[in-house]
Amino acid sequence: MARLTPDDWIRAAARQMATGGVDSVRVERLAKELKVSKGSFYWHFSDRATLLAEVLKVWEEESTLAVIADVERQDEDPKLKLWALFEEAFGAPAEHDALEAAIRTWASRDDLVQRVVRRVDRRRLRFVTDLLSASGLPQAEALRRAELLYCALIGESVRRSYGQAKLSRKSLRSLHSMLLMGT
Amino acid sequence: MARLTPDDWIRAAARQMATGGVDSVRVERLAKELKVSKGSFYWHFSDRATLLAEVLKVWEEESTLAVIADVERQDEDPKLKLWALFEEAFGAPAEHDALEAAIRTWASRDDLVQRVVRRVDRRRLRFVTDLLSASGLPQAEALRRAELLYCALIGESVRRSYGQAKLSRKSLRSLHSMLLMGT
DNA sequence: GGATTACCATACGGCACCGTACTGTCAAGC
DNA sequence: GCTTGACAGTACGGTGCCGTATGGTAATCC
Repeated sequence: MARLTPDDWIRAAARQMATGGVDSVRVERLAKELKVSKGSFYWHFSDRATLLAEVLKVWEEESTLAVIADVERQDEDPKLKLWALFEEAFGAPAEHDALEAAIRTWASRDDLVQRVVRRVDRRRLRFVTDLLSASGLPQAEALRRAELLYCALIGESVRRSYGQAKLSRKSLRSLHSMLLMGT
Repeated sequence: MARLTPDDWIRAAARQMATGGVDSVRVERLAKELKVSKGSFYWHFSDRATLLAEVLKVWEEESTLAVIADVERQDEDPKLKLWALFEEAFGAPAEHDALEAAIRTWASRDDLVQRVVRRVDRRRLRFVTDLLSASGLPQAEALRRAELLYCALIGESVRRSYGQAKLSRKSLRSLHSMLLMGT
């Protein structure tokens, strides 16, 4: 019988959270899924809340950095970087999107989660703002457009979560040129 | 003791759904909230699922029509109508937004709900597309930009649901002119 | 005023879940 | 080989919820 690590529980919880929301992550269910009794769970974690906190922590650490690093490694031209961000962000795997969506609705009901999500938002927003201002937009306008882009990203991810088709490449190009209007 | 109507239950359920999500609307809880026993509930409804279905139905009927009617009653100029839509949609009361958010995440886990939400989306999208094409955009581009606007709307509403500040008026004006770029 | 109807209360069986207490099991280290 | 520690199993009490069954009450109709 393979032993489990805390990480196995965290990953399973994240998966469950992505498909069913926070409320659906139940320790007895996860135990059954991992073919183990919940006695094991309470060895690794003090309670359900700590498991959820761990999921959140891992998400905060991994969700943003990956994308930013990927984009940074791209071209020099900020406008092309912005395009790379589009492809990365608007083309994210459904599973990843679903987890984000679940965490956001979780955030609307839990102040601690809210703080984390806002921190993540700030970091990403800053990144996009810098990209836009490096493209030649004045700082204030760059921030405004970054906010709009970020809203669109969230909205798109929500739409996909209930089975809506991805935005077309043409739509993305439209958005790209609109955001860079005037540069 | 005032008797209750099915509508009282539906409204209470919608309120609960807005603040806690579908999973949090429990009949015993609602009963306690309405200061009534659940014997009453099962008089009016056959089960919990039908209550939820009623909430969805009411939402579908009321959510879209109100906004569209309001905007239609405005100016003649489609560009001004678009602006009116902005003020209406981006300035919606938090409670209304929260219900939509809850329904959207519900839709990601229930095919029937998904169908309803998509129907609503189509209707709204069509309205916005018509506004944009009446403003002088070619049909295809109008549709693309309408999609982008709609994503931004959803994203904004999600962000507000976890306490993010509204988009500034300047941001909205920025968006307005970007969407009408080239007309 | 007796019966009917509309609505609500009470009580119950059953399930899924939380968290705890206690009992195994198996490998590593001595 | 015995101990120990890391992990897993079993069993339990308690809670919150669903849906049902059955009984109560107040207004309404004849």
